Amino acid sequence: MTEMSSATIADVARRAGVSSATVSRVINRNYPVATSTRERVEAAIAELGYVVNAHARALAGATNRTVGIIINDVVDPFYAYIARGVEREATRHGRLCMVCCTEGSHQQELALIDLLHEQRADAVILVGGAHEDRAYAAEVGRRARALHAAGSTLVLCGRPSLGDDVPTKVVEYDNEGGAFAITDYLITQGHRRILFLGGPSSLSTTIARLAGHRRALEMRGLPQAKELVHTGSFSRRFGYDRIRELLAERLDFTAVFAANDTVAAGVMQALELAGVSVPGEISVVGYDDVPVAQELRPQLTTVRIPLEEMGRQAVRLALGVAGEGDYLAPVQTTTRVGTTVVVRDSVASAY
Amino acid sequence: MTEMSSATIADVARRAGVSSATVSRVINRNYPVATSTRERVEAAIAELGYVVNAHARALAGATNRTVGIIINDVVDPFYAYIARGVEREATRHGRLCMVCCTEGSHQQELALIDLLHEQRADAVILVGGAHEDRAYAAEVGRRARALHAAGSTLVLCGRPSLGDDVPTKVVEYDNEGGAFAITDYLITQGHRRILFLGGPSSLSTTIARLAGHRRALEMRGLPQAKELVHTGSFSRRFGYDRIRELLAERLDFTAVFAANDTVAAGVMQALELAGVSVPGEISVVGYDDVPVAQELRPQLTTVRIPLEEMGRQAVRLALGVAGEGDYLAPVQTTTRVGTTVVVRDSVASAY
DNA sequence: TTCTCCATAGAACGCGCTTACTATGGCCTT
DNA sequence: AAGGCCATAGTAAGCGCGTTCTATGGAGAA
Repeated sequence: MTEMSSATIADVARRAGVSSATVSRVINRNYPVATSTRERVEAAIAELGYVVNAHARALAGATNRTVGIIINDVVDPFYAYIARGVEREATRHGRLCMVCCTEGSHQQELALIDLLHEQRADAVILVGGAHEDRAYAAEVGRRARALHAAGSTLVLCGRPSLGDDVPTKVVEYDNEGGAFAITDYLITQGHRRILFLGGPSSLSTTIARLAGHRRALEMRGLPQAKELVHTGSFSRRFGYDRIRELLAERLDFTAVFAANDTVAAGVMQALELAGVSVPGEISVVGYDDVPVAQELRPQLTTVRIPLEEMGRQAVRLALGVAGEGDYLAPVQTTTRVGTTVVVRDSVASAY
Repeated sequence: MTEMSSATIADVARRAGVSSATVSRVINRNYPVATSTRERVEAAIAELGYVVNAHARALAGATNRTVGIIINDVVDPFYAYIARGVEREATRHGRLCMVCCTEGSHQQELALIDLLHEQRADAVILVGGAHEDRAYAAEVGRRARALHAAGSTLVLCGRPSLGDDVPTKVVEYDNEGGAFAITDYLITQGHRRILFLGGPSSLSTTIARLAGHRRALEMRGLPQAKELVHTGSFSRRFGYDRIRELLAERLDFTAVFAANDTVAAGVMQALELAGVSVPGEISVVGYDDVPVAQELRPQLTTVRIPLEEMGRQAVRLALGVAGEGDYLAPVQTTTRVGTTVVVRDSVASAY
């Protein structure tokens, strides 16, 4: 009774008394079909509950209309906002979006690139900073080439290029500049001993933020104290624990530059628990401007990254199309979005 | 020079000096192949950078190994956690996950179900409450049948069943029970005038939460004051604005039951601004237990929903497989997960 | 030695759709 | 009135892979 296999284009054709080619034309509207015929076909489609088979369609040549995005974790707002940008822009261009998570595993990441390649995605977007690792970079490069050879594109979103000989497109944001700016802001508020806290030390993101931080210090002629730099992870837990330790050690500092907002949240919680007032005694700044920055009390001064826009740019770049307000779409392989300091309530003058 | 079309199985076969059938067997390991032959084939695959074509594979019969999930917004933690569960469980079963967002549009939602059907997803998971709307429900039902006829499954996650004659599977959570429990908790703390705030009035989620709230009131013999129920939306803005209005009107209440944590965040902000102490003067509770609940000060007492687990259940149900610790996997069509009250610091005794 | 039986490998078909290329009327030109 | 042209519709060749059925050679059995 129940037909487990759905109707095919041939079934529709038979029912409408036409050839399968005609049905295809009715569906794709890419060839003239008499109105009466069209109506007959449409009726047959409705009666049979026919739904095109995207695989057969993709096989037969029409592009697959799919983009893939690979992130660490959907729940992390940093990635979620980028994913939203990708999803929206993909939809805007009639593409479906496949979201995959690596949970931070390189192995998984490489496997996912392959999987997306198998699916013949129009583009695969790799999001987030990369760890320094020659072998790993080589693997990514190999896949970028494979994708390229197949007519697809690997887009690096928020991580540095793999070199000019690797066919990728890149969406960058000004990591170093943002860190420079917010550090400078802290310095102009009179802070001299600024603690840099968090971020895996081998991650490109951390490296860039730390570089910007150091450049600001240097420019203002401030010393780069080793004991004031504590890389680690991007977790709240890290911020919380490390601050507690440092407080116990009675380390001298008047401000904390947390490597991201999540770490800053941990920092603020530890400070609150220790009875240290923010920004009265200690000033705190973060990076990313994810929602938690506005939930914290005091609200967090941080660096804003146009995350959603980065996601959108990534698919535009990959698809080679123009944005909504863009005048023209030069075929570019890299774009860079700016970062801005958002001043809120977590910094006070040190004077 | 550059080959824009990737290598096919035939290319590999030619290069390895075997037939395409043999290559297929090497790849799928489902048929004996002599070691020497296998090595030759594997070498050819590596040299050519060959990647299977998932479409051809799907067309040729092997299942597509893909599940789709339709949510409102990736950035909203409520959905993000469910999506994470779906993504993880799908990966665990070798499936790729396609995430689509509706931005709250019914139209878009229906279109996405169709799109996922076209992709021949093993399952389509529809997440979040549904608005009462006969025509819309009928449309969803039609698609559920189409999917079913094609051997796929529509899973309703966090919304009521469409009736026994519609072939869907359902993952519920105890919306009514959680609302009942937290209202009762408020009552046992001495609160008599509890404001119910937020949630679209025609949404199944709101309806269930309000029902649980009312049942608790009734059970304790408390009056159901009309002026204490203000449905609206699930936004922070709504919570903020409405509380400000109500405060201005000098409405009498000692506790607020926000329809979700986001609304509660708005409520707390408005209260803070008005100089009303929480929980000293007014107690506040929310629903969902998303991360913001722990960022608020005081930390929010709320109802916890095992969101990620719901996502996992949804794919298990759809795929008809057992969970990690499950003894057996009876072929069921509906599961229900419980909700629990999480007591934190936003409620004080009214005495 | 001859026949049988595995272990392998190949040939070929079909999955459902797109798309040249081909075929067929009817209507317009001259 | 005859030749053409245009609007439609049909035919059929793949797209890349899995799979069934068939073929082949060598080892073991008798």
